[in-house]
Amino acid sequence: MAKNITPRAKDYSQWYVDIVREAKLADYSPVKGCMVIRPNGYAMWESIQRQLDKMFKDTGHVNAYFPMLIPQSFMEKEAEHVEGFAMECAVVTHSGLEPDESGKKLKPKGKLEENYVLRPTSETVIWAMYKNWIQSYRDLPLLINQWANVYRWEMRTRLFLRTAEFLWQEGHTAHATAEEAVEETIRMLGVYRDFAENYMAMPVIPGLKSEGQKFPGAVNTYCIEAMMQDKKALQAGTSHFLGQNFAKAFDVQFQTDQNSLDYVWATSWGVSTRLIGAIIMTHSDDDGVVIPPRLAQWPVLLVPIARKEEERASVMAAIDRLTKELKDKGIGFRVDDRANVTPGFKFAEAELFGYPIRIELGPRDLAEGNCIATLRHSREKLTLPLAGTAQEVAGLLDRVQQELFDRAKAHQDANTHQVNSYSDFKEFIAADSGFALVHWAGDTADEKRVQEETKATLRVIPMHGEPEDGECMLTGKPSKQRVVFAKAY
RNA sequence: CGGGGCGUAGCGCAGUCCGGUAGCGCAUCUGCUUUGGGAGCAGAGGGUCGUCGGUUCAAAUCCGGCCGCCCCGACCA
Repeated sequence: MAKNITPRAKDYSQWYVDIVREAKLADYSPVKGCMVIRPNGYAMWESIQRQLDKMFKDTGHVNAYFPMLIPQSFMEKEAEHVEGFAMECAVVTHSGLEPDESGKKLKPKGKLEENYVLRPTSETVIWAMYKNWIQSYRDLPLLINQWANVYRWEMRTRLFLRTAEFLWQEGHTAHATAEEAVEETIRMLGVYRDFAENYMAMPVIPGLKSEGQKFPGAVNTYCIEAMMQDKKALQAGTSHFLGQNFAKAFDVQFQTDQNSLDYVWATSWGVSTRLIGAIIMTHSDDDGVVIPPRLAQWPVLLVPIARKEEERASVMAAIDRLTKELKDKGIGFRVDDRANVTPGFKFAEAELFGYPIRIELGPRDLAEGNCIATLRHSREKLTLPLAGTAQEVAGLLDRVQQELFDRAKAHQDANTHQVNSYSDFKEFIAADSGFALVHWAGDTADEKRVQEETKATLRVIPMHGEPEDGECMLTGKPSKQRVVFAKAY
């Protein structure tokens, strides 16, 4: 139905690219691998930021900003960290430009004393600063977040899901004890889960990453893992317990309340503009984007319909009454009163852009004292009395939010299955059947083998999984709990 | 880095095999009529055909080099 959008069933990744382009969420930039986030996409990021920032503040964090340029030597200080990020670093080597031999083009001028890398993540700069800021247990905990851009020079990019530059937030906290740091790590994972499920309407599986999948430099990494419509997994957020690794690398010690000296315990956690990709791939359909009401810039789109001038005046008067009611209830809306496009076009565009509820109001409705509300996610059309419409709409928005979650949860549940042998597993993954719950006791090399043989990876060791004795599907070693394997983005 | 595809008007494409005045749809602009699921009619503007070179009377088209982008895979938030 929608123009220029490849149906999901035909080619899921082409559909994704089409949706992003057609809904004007993002555009390719002159720089390979980078994207321009257009207003429709950026509005989603602003909604995400607004809500998460509140949740971070509510859990005691404050915002700060650290520079994008990191001395190359900083990257060398933590062994695993270097290894993990070295290949993805963009390196700044010169300052200034000057004309080249031809006089028509430019070349870099002064070679820098020391190279800088564009931050792939900020642990190193931040811990270099924390060294100065932390002396005593009285300086702890230190709970700082930053909203920033980061650069990771990837071989292959996908709009929102993986780009050379992306926007994110990174929390970096310092604690006096391991227990406290672990508690923080898990608390922030909980914040992410709350946000994913209650705002993005996206069910997630919280849990632990395997040794092979954890963040470079972490003791362990927690994550929330979601299932997209094509049954592939998407890591939607991570929270790391960094132990004393960075404190040792940057020599950050503090005096304890026992007057001894100890290294500081650390966490870091982040979510990125990838969440926009997650929303698209969780809820959207062949006609456009579907945005959960709680993250929609404008949950309601009003479309006045009028043929003649005299109709127009009375319709607009009714629209004005309605918008005032919506405003009083704090419901965001936009009125599409463009005269040069037809209602049909507006309807199609509203679906493309993902307004959760569209309200049309014309002379016919006015005569009957009604308006027509259409829910984006289900296409359900409702006739609402003009008296008390806003109240009704508020309830509908809650309902939509809930239905989106339920629908996504049903999809996740329907495509999550227990698999007990490696041969069944291979078959399951080859058939793209979703999340496989398997017993696992393998090591990193075993994981690598599974990945090579099936393309599936260990996504998450669920925190709330049922304890169950079993045997590892690959090694036969005893296992106490099932883990999730799946193909992933 | 491998595999595939593409580069022609703002966007999507045809034209290339078989060389001969650069086309179509959408969008844009003007006018009139329209408005309840992507409006109609009439008119108008807009292109160094990615780039460099070769063949030819003549190149979007044939030949060669180069550049860029997208999709798929390996790597990864």
